[in-house]
Amino acid sequence: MELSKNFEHQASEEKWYSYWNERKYFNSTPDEREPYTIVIPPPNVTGVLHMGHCLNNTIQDVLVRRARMQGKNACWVPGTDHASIATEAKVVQMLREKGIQKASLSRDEFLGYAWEWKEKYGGIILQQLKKMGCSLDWDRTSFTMDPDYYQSVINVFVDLYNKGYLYRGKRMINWDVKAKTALSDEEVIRKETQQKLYHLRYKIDGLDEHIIIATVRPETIMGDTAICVHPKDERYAHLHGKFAFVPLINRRIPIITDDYVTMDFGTGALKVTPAHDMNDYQLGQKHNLEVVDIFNEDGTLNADAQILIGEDRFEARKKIIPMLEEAGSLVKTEDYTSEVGYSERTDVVVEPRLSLQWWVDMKKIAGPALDVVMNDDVKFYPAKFKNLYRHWMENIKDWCISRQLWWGHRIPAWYDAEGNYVVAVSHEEALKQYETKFGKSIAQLSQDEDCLDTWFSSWLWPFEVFKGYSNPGNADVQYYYPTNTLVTAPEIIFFWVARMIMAGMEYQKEIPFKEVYFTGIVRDKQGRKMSKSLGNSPDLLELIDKYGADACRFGILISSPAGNDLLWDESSNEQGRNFNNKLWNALKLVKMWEARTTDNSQQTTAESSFAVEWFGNRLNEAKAEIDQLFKEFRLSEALKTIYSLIWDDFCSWYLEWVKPGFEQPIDAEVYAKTVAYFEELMQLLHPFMPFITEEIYHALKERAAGDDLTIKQYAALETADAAVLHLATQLKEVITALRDVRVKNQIKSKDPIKLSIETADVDSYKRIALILQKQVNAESVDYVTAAVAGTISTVVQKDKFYIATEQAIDTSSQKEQLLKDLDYLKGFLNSVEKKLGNERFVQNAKPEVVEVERKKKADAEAKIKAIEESLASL
RNA sequence: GGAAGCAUAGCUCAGUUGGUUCAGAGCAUCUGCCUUACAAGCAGAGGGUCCGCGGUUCGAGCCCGUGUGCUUCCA
Repeated sequence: MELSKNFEHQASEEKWYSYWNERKYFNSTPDEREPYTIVIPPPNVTGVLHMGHCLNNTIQDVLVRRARMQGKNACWVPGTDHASIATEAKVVQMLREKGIQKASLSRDEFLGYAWEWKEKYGGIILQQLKKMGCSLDWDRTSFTMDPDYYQSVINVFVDLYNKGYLYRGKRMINWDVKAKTALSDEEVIRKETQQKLYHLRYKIDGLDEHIIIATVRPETIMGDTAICVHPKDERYAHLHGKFAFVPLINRRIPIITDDYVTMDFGTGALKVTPAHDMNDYQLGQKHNLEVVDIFNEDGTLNADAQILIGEDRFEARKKIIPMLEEAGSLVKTEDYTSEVGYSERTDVVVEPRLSLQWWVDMKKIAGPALDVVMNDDVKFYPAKFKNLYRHWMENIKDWCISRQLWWGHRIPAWYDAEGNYVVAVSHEEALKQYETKFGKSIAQLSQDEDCLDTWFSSWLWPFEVFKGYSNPGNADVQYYYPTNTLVTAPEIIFFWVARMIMAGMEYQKEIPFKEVYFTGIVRDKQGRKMSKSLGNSPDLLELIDKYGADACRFGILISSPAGNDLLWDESSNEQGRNFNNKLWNALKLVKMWEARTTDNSQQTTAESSFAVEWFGNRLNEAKAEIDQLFKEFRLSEALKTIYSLIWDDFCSWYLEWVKPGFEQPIDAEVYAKTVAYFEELMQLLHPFMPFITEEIYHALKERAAGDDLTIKQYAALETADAAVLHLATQLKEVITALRDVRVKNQIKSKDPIKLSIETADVDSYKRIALILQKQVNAESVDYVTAAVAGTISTVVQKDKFYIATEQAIDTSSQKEQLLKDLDYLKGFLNSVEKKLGNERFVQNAKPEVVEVERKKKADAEAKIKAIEESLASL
């Protein structure tokens, strides 16, 4: 087979992904093996792949592929969530393009369009995951609005209501005036915003005096129901208990005191608008203030405002300033910057608003979810996130689950004309309950118009993808649940992790996953979070096209330290592509030897036997390291270890050591070993870079049907021979030192040298001499017991090397180097001797530590002796 | 205003109960090489007051205190 110059990733990716899929390698059904399960954190159905997904899903694929190769029954469940707000926004936009107003449609008509949109455009992201090589069980693809799933969400709502965990309450919420929906705190983005601080004068009742307040929202003064000052503020002490008049509308409001007020901010006097500010609302509750709501749900002013009725809130702000000025109420205006909340979805300024919503009483359900994390039943990687989790759980706030949207799970609450309600899974059931509850029958109840927060469905994900709630105790859920690992971003810790644990404990009486691995956040080179609005997020599909999926997977993982944010740069993909190239060239080299194997090449056997012995041991050593790194979720380090094992140990050392001379044959056994090592390396690398490794695996040898790397099982770990590893390290050190001598003395690599070695351990050198000779291009190697005159000398560890060459010798550079080494060693020896001379050290330190120091001393002395002798012979 | 995290080479980061030659890796840089697998490469090299200060200890990059700087989360 003729190999192409470079690895051709496009063709390979298409070929292997469909090959694996056709053979159902990614599909899982329960059997007697140990399961390894990951449920994908369901991406938004409107989503497209970005770098965050790339990181997150590469990690999941690495874990799943490795588990599959370790003999576990690996199952990775794909799917999407319905993303109420985002999807509804997309559908509304699509309708607008068609010239259709959402308001002109019935709920059913709208949902018809929404499903049409979902079928056509939704879930693109799942197709994109295939491009990345993700080994998901596609037969298990789930969606949070699948019929069974939908019903489960409704049933859970009814169940929680019946348990008394839900309530309906008027509460201050974040209101999106554009989407006309409530937002959770997490959906509000705070941004530094340039504003103006207006100082306004309020007339005091019964005194010829004013009080001046400072506000950034002058359009809300019509909702003012008090002015608040600090009780210890001397400036206002005489006004306690008095009343003031709101400018323009002359409402009479009390002046109250509360130490909530910051005395040195603004004027120290705060206008209190309970209907339109979170803190004011709490203040209002505490002081029993009237609540005057002056806004409609779209952010325009209503009749209670008395003036500027029908104006938008920001228009009203512009218009009220001249009115206040004219009334003599505006004292001054100053620039002011503060954080303002914006809707994550529509980017409009969030309006605090009082609204009747459904809530989950989190204190009733959260308890067990804190314990299982704190006692490590659910292990967090990195563990530092336990703190964050505990803090949030201990200060948990109730969860507003209503959304004023149509796309989603419609709240199963049913109302009569007076607003009496029952909660039931169906209209029919609701009518029955109504009769029982209110003692009268009714023909018609109307269902709540709102739907549920998307998270209220995705918190069931870890078990409901196996129908663990809709079909309790079925074979799948028994086998796969609890799942093994959840891989997610730390910003999701409250949305998913905490609530999934709560739902798991509530409905399966078991944790949903044993481990949670938090990835970092992908940032650009300048440390900015990647986002659509900044435009600093690269198009992943283009990157895959350009560099290949393997290179992209490599690029994102190599720059991803465990649990820390990563500054991603396209150059890391280049490193991945270069690595592909390296692998491909190694393949080309090995394939070149294939036709030239021979059974009786004594030369290559003798030369290569140490190389073959060493690499087998090196492989065992590395496998143990990699195993440990995986246990600690240090995937980036594991990849680095494999990268260096392949590039440095295999390509730079091993292949060079066993490489036959130009057009020379290679021993068949050495060749077979080399292919076997190459295979093992591909197997180690496969979870990270599945395509090229499968390609090379098949290119190395003809394979029987079903002999594919994706499902090839890892061999058991074997221990490495430390003595062999040590000798190889010594060999590498000597080769490097001698090459350095060549560079420093400008001896061309083509020019042969004669090498003499002065060592106490000739036997060891005899094992590696042939390799050494080849690697430093020495025409002869011999062993001496004294300095050889007229040579260049160098010292490695305790051994001395004499290099004879045709060339004239300039001893100055080697002298310089030897003196430098000597200087360092003497300093080192000095510090060791000082330590050993310190009685307290010898008494207090552990005996083995003292012993190590003694050995250091002896080693240093031996080296110093060798260098001094070398210097003397110059 | 409350809380947490981070600070090690030009850049991004490792450094696992304080003790092997501990001051490391990758990338970048410099020097020399088109050596029949690979210039997307090979060989070699240079580069750091481990943020400042103080403490604990025989011994601190690591532990404690403090200052400074940066980041994030929550008000």
